[in-house]
Amino acid sequence: MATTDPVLFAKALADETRQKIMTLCCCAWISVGEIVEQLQVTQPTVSHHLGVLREAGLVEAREEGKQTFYRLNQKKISACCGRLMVNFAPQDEVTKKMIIASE
Amino acid sequence: MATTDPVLFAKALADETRQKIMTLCCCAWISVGEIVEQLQVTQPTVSHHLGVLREAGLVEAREEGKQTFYRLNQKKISACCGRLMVNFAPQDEVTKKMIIASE
DNA sequence: ATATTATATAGATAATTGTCTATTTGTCAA
DNA sequence: TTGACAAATAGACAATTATCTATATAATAT
Repeated sequence: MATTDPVLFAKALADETRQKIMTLCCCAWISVGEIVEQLQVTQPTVSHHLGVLREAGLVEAREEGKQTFYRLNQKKISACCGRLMVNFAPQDEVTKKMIIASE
Repeated sequence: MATTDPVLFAKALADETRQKIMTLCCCAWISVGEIVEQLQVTQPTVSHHLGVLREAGLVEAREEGKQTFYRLNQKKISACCGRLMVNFAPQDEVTKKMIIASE
């Protein structure tokens, strides 16, 4: 799993609306319209945030007719978090165990 | 280990200069002056970034005479990354093993 | 064909933020 | 006490970004 650049990854996560969207599409495919329904922002704003998440490789998109469904790329997120731990918490016990777990 | 709010954590990481500073103070105490020497930014800029990292609880500070030394809080970073994994990659195998490792 | 629906894109605007210079605060040495 | 040094703070400015409205694009239904 190629990890996203750590700065790009952090930037993608650095917004409350975006993290809400991530929660909504964490474990299931969800359409843009369904995301809009659950948040207090307009459809173009949701599309913008999905674009940011897509650029960072954190979501996958699937088109179906008029709709586009998005789903969080959990493997990528796990890999990026792992890299942050290796970079910035290398001596931490949890990090060491995570490294072993991911080998 | 109380984790920082995930959005605040991501914002703290969402800057290249800040990640460079984090690398410099990852495994050792380092003074503000030493950080300035190694980066292409002014001393107030470094102080500003250290303030952001301090607000997020990602660095510890120790004053010694005229100087202030900073060190990355690896446990906190590991805990915040772990929380991101639980939030956004709950079904990933590495996440599951990390949860077990941190219990 | 035309209307309707879903999403993306363009462009504007306001808020946030990264950086700088100037200054203040605090510590140590002469 | 005065001067030098280290770091923090204040304030200005420019770049980035989050949001909106308006519009374009694409698919489906009538």
